[in-house]
Amino acid sequence: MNPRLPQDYESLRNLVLEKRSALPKRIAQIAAYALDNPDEIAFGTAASIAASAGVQPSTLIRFAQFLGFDGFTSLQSVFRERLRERTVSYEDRLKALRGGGVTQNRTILDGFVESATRSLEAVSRALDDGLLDRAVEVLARAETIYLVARRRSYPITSYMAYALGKLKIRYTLVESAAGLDPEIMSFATPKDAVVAISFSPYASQTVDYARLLSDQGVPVVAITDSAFSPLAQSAKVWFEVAEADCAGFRSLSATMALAMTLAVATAERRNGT
Amino acid sequence: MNPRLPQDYESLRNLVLEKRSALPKRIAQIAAYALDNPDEIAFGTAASIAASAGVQPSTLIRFAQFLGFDGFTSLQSVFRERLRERTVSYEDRLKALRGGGVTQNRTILDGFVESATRSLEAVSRALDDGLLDRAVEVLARAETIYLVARRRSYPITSYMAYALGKLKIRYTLVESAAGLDPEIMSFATPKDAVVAISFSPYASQTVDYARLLSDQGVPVVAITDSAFSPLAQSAKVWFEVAEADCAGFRSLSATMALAMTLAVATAERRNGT
DNA sequence: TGTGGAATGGAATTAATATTTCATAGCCTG
DNA sequence: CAGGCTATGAAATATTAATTCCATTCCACA
Repeated sequence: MNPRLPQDYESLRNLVLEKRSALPKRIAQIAAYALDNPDEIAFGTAASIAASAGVQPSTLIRFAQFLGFDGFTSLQSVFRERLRERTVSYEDRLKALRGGGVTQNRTILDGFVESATRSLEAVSRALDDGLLDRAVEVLARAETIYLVARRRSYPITSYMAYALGKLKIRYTLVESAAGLDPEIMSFATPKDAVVAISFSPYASQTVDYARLLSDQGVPVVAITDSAFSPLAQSAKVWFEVAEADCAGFRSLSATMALAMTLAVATAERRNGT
Repeated sequence: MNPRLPQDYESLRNLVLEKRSALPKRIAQIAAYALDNPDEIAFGTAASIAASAGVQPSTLIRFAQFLGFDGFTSLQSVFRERLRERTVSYEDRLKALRGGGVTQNRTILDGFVESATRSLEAVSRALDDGLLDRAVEVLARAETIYLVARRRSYPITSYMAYALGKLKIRYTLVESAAGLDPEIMSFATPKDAVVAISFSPYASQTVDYARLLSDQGVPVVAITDSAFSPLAQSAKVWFEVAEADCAGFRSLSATMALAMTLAVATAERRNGT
């Protein structure tokens, strides 16, 4: 038997990465698929894996042989071993975690993961369906959607902008650095709509812009963190999202999920699905 | 299909325990074996399992049919699912949340919440502590941190920029619309560091910039989604983050958590806490 | 102790899955 | 641009594994 033949997933992975540049196109395709979806390899059949990776079954066998295995079956067994062992190591990890054997950086990561998870749970539990429907209604009617947010909330609108573009929904991101925002907003009419996002301490610009647009008769959908938020006052529909925080930085996960929901739901609403 | 047919390992286990006393001798034997060695059932073949449990293959089939499955194969798939889903908890949570009678928009929201939760769980499980430590080490040493990302990944760097500013860590967001990026990057030296983020399909600019900076000797910390990502090649340290997607839009939650961890951990590292 | 019915073992059958083969397409090199 | 080589796709084949079937055994009850 070939002594270089990898017996465990880690060394197999390294072997693949090492040979990466020397792989033919289709083999590289299945290699990437394998490392990205190891569970699929462990359980699937040659045919099913090949289909979902978009190659022929024979390519899978060639991939295995390329690495020195004598066929798909023996390659697959490495992926299966990995799952068996993971059961153990995962439990070990948890044990270690309880024992306090974790690094400081890991603790920070876990903190962010936990606050994000908590926020997501909260938004899913607390969000009112009727509110969501009304907001989508407003956005679906709009000719152009104006996106207003600063500072912490800005990443949300920038991802919304990306999504709206993909969904072919016309939008304007109010973010000009050159002080031209007032002009841009002056184009907005009651036939458009605004998504304004701001959390305490409220960026004054966002609040001002939302009020300005609202006074122009443009309907505002706001996402904020409290009923007392100044944003709530100028909004036609507003959502209260409570984000947990970690190390002084609030998670954006829940707001992000809500924002993306608004984008996708608006698109679906328009397409009449 | 039989409605009592157990879909997951837990209910299958309960079903077996419940029927325990009514089982014929050989069936009982294989039942006990199955609950004691679930991994064997998941991976073995009917023949191999039968042999190590000391029964005939046909007994295995009878056991499966006794429980209402139509054959060994469908029984086995329950045992396989169990291994895939070390991430059971989030599904339970969501199942509990869905009380039925949900609107379409609510379904979209739940989809985003679910994919975000799944991504977070995956990153927490899969991320290697050593890798994290090394990345933080690199960033902590840097005089200026350059942030490079486009399109989908851009919101991540924009939140990182916000956080780094708050933490008083010097950074430069490479995002100039005026085509001045090359000049900005030419200021970077090996004493600085880069955080580059890109997911498939990789924005070519991000990849090019990362390579350019790496060639200048600036250490690159990359966040990407596959070992085959072109970003991985120019990176000194790189993270693989698998984000689940919903309606064609990938969650950013896991990447966001990791990015914030890098920011905060770097600050703590510098402050010597 | 004989008889009927369920349980079991083992081999035959059928289904599935992996592997091989071969024809063709793409690509580099002279 | 030709010739040879490698890579790829598709289908045929071989292998392996699941399922079925039938003969036999075991056990309860008369």
